[in-house]
Amino acid sequence: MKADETRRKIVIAADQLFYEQGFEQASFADIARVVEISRGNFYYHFKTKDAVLAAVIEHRLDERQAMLRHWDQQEDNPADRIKCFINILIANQTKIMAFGCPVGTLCTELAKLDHALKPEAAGLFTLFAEWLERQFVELGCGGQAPDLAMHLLMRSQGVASLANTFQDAEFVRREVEAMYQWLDNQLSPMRPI
Amino acid sequence: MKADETRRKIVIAADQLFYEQGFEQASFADIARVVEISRGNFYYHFKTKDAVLAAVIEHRLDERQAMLRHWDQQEDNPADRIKCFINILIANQTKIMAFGCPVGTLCTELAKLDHALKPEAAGLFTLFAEWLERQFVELGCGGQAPDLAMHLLMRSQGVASLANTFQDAEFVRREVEAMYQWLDNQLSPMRPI
DNA sequence: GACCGCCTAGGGCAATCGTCCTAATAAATT
DNA sequence: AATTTATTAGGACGATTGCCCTAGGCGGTC
Repeated sequence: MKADETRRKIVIAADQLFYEQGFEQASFADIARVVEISRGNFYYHFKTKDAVLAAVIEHRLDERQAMLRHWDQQEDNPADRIKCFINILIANQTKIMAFGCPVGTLCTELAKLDHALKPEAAGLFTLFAEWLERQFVELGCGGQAPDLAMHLLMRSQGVASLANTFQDAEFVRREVEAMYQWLDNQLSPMRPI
Repeated sequence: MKADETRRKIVIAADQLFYEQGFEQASFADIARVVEISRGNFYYHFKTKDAVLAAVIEHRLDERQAMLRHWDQQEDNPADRIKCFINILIANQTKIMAFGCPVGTLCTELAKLDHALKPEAAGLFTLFAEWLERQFVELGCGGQAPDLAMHLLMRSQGVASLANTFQDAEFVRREVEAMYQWLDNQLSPMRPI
């Protein structure tokens, strides 16, 4: 099947363009140009732009799921796995400073568009939240695990947002360090009264 | 001058529409419809859409500056002033859950558009960052003040982003509480070793 | 070699975008 | 009352948008 291959190329190109330009800003013509197919051919593979978005979200879900599975296998300590998550901010620093967090910016845009696929995009966050929650449970944080997971997600979002605005690599480094510190504090809970 | 009044109405309408729909998504026609003027008349007041954006950013700067001055007068304790800032998340909760942070979402969008006015929009953040820094200096945090200011800004951005995605009021309440706690810890620095 | 079905190209649709122009009206000045 | 200036309305521009249609090429199977 040649169609599968072309479809895959479209999804990958759309994924990148949606990230770099935003969903609304990236046009059929843009994607078709990158994939080097005609706009007419495009319609054969995807009836509507929303269908492309749905495929992109699904593709992102697959990618993230694979990444989390990889971390699960590679690191046998839940704290180290959480550090993998925090380290995304360093690993993807360049892209984040240029375009923000792929998940956060998409959710924000879809919220403003009042788009039907906003819940699907939010599922990307849920994926991370639930995975983080599992790690905190394994760490013995029990009932606090969901809150801790959301807190960490929140911090990564905040750092990505300001990194994008100010292009300040030193700020990112500092906040990542603070997140490691915070994680250690959760691990051995001798907190200030 | 009637023109000033019309211009003001345009800026206010554009401010709201840029916030709720995004800059690119909100069109001249949308704004003109809200203000109840013709598109032709619109052009008399603003030559380009970028000129409208510049005026909106300036208007937002004025508003925020007035708000900060008000806090400076009303609260004589820098810690209480910082709490005013944190409390924005509660005061504007409904709008934030619907459309995100007005400043953060604008900066994110302009970054993706590679827009010439991105630095001006970032100035809105800088305004808050420098004001927060001054408060932390007054609190006696000295050289740490800039980092603490950015940290707080980062957290408010993260909370706004996730609040917008998940519409979870309880999460917002919890994180605001955690920010108050964090502020107290900075005040009396008996931190865990 | 004729056939059939998957895939592609290219043009055209109506709608909307930001922008621009001109003519008419309202306001101000003389 | 006459003239100038400030403000408005409305139409038209070229470009671009997502979407749709049709004709043709390419791959296999009888």
